[in-house]
Amino acid sequence: MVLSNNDGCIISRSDEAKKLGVAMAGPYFKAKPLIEKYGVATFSSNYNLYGDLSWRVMETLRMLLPPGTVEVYSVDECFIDLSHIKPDELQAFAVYLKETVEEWTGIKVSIGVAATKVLSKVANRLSKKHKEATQGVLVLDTPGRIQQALQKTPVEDVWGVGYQYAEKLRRLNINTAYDLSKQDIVWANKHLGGVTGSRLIRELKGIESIGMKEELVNKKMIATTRMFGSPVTELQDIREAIATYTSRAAEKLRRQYSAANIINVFIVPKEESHNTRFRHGPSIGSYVVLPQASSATNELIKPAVALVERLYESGKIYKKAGVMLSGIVPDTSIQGNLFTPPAENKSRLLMSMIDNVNFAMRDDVLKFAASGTSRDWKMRQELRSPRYTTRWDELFEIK
DNA sequence: TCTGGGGTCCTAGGACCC
DNA sequence: TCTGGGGTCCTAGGACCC
Repeated sequence: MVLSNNDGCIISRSDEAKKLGVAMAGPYFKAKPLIEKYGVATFSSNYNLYGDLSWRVMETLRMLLPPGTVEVYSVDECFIDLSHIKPDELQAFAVYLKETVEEWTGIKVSIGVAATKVLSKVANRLSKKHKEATQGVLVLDTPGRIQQALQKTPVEDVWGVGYQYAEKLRRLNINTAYDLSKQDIVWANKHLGGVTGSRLIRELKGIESIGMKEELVNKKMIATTRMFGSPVTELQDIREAIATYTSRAAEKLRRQYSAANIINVFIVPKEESHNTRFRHGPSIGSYVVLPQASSATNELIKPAVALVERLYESGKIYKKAGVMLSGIVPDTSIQGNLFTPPAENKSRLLMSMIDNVNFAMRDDVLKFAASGTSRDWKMRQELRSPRYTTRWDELFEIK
């Protein structure tokens, strides 16, 4: 089982853990008795390791497919455009992809093939659920197979149907993906949030409405937010946390050669009364519009820290804070530097040096003093597995 | 007594995803 | 005692324009 940041929630379970009844996205501490009783192996999340293995899998697929046909959707999922494969060869080709990925990376994948993204997600879910019967590959290529698959899919398991819509659909006696696919577009426009809902219905009917996305589209918003490892009361600690998160967000910004116009800072006080159902307390936030778009950490830290000083109230206990950058534009300072005197390029040069050193040496070797050194507020990560594939000193050992 | 119509742009917030 | 983080897209409604 894998835990979320701060060892808070359960975010991934093996089949065995599922069978024991460990709840998805449930709090770790509640499942602890069960976990200890059955000796379930539990790990803090390890983004270095997952990121590297994810890259290996995606790179394998990119090597096996024409350029531009692999859309990475998340760390463990991608969409592949298979329009270059003849319909009667889809099954064999999907099996070939699956076997090659497994052979080259050791990672098992499941594959669903269909006419639209939503239907391929339906297929993928069933291929994973019935591994023995499908061998991890399911192609929905006839009306009969599609109908059967839709009938076996509860409506809340359809991609794009979340908690709210599921409740509503159940009330309307729409219980399976098949029931939903029978609704018309006008109905979807009215009951399922307009454009999004009608797209979903069309996709279920096999009409492509959610296209493949270009890879490497720049982010429109960049956020770094964290729970504190333990509650924080001191302004100094919160300032350091905000400076650290700003540095991280600015790094992400520079990685896509962008600059931000707007910086948003928020802090979340601990909830007074803990009622039956968990929820965050309201977050206290504010933003500033910068006089000029920037990607320089020092230029972003200053307004961010000023903001949090305004938001902070002494005597309150805080459990989370975050920084969000938006109003994102291409970083013109990169182009402009040809014509500006070296002095004005100083912070840009400084930033790329810091990025290079931190990339080579890891773990924030170079950072701004505002980020502090003690980091009492740092998140918990007590059960992290070694970063086998990205750190020499954590290499897998065989005795 | 009677007070239009048709736009644009922006923001907040809701819904969803993994 | 202890409940994640980082995104996207869309809509409603307010402010403003002529």
